[in-house]
Amino acid sequence: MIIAKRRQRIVETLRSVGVISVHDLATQLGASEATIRRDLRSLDASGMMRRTRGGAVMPGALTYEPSYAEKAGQLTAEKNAIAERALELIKPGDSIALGPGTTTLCLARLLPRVGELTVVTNSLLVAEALTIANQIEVIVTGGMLRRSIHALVGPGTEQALHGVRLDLGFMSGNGVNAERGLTTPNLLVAAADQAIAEACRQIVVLADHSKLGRVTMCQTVPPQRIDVLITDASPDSREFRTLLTAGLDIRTIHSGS
Amino acid sequence: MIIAKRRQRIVETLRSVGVISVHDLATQLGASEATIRRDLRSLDASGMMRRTRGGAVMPGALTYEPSYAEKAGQLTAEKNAIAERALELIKPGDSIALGPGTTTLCLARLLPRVGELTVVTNSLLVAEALTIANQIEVIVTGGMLRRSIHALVGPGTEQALHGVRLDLGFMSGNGVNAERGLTTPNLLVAAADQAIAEACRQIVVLADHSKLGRVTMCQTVPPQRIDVLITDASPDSREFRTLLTAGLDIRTIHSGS
DNA sequence: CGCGATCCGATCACTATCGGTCAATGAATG
DNA sequence: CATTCATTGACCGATAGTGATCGGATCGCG
Repeated sequence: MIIAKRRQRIVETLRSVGVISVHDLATQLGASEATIRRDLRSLDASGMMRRTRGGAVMPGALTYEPSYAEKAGQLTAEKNAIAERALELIKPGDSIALGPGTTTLCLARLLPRVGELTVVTNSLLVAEALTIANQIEVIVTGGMLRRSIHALVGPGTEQALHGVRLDLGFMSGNGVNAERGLTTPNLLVAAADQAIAEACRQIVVLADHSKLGRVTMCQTVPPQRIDVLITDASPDSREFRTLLTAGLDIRTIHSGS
Repeated sequence: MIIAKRRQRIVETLRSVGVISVHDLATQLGASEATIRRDLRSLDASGMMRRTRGGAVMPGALTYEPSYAEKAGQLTAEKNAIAERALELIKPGDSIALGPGTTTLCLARLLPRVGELTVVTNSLLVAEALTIANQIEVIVTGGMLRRSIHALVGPGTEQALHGVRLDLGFMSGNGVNAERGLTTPNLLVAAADQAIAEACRQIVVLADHSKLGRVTMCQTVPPQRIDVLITDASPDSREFRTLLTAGLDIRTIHSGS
């Protein structure tokens, strides 16, 4: 058995079953476990699969993919604090939009406190979170499901938002900087975010410190359209001051507005 | 059993049943409870699920709302069997519609087996369940969130379905009888169901025995438009024969078509 | 409020797995 | 034919995962 062939078989097997152990592979391919380990190490390094103790997994198959969940678990305290701060901007009776993202999801979970509200969202998780809030009218835009962010994008989303007018929009993204505003790496997601932004009179951007100063491919909201930026970054940080001098209304989780 | 595989199985199990105890998992996976606890702690930390005393729950799944969860817990085996039967009607490449309901949700969980598919749905739970199926293009209709069934209804839903044409529609309801067809007690839900039915070339109704013969307020699909009815009711029952003489193509979970 | 039952986290001994090293094999090359 | 080099499998110390056990926390019940 030639080396390339064996590795190809490993990838094929992994693709079909999602996860496999070193022992099984060794038996199945008639090689020693040491060899399989070497193969797996190499394949892992080249990004063909992910190595785990005792075997390997194929990310993206039916297996559990920690990507989104991991992100959701990170900086939870900060995100909650940002959401608390955002909540102060919302009055009973408002109609608001919530974009996709873990921080907006945190905010959604706090919304029942406000009372009567109308919420428009393209995030399945936000909608699901608001299922328990009887006083909130929830409207979901249609669209194609984008798995990585559990949200709806595409022409359906934009059409659903066309002609709608809301008081406040709460959005997140992958980066905020003074020059480009809010940016996101994906075109479809960006288009959906833009549609949300257009439907809202005022726009509030929620961004933890890891996003401040970062720039990714597509602009979703230009800096001059960001009415309020809520973040947990330190007011002393360079990015913070750059944004401040750009004229943004920044609010932190620490002190008053 | 390697770690990755065990944890994957835990997540899969949890995704399909919503709640599970440490003891059950240990028995089912042949591991000690200590190991399962460690797994759950890790999965909880990464946000894959939420840990509870004695077990774990899947957030965003049916577990939150007791009323819906209760319904979902009932007749699970029967509903799964009905879903398996329905799966036989689907070919790779088909475009299908899935209405709200616990039985259609069961079907959604089986769809990854088929391969490439386009699925249109107004059920948040169906959409969420299909998040893991990479080969399936999922399109969600927009609309107002109806909490009790975790689905979207209203003008937005109808508009999104207008002009769409699909191969197969899988629908459920609160009652099926020979005279009135598929019926549901709520006007908004009925309108959404009608819109789905109109968009589909063929309609398959999934109904467990508790729904057979029942009639509720609004008709969603007239009997002559029901192409296939899949049920777990006994072919000897009165309702079954009434429907049969009405000319419906009925398939049961027990025998061949 | 007290009680028994259950569940949890921490600890510890045991085992499986891992990475590294090294010798053996075999193909390619001069 | 001798040499070189890549690959392989075996061995070994290090380490991570496992299961049993125990004290303490929590829950449900009367």
